[in-house]
Amino acid sequence: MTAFEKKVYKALLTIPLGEVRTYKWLAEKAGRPRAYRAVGQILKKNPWPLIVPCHRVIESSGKLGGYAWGKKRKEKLLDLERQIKKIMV
DNA sequence: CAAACTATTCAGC
DNA sequence: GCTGAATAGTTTG
Repeated sequence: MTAFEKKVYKALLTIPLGEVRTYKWLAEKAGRPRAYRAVGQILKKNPWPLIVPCHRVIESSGKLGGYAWGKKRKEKLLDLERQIKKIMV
């Protein structure tokens, strides 16, 4: 577990429910604005696939990006969170 | 320690 | 919109 990882996970956990952030955003929060790729790799190898909302991270282009379990799962999770948010309101 | 890998991003056309 | 190049950290040998 490296400091960068910690920062990335923390930043990830700060993302509001039903919201999505870009890899660059995470990299910036992690203190390495140009390490967006490293962030993605960490998320891929992250020890907690579900504990950390790694599915809330997308590309800066607005695309889903990638997901260790498959982009489909990611889409579903995001939609699910959207519904949860609705219920919360 | 060095090389390879990567769920990306930016600039140019 | 797509292609090519660049970046930065983790992981593996």
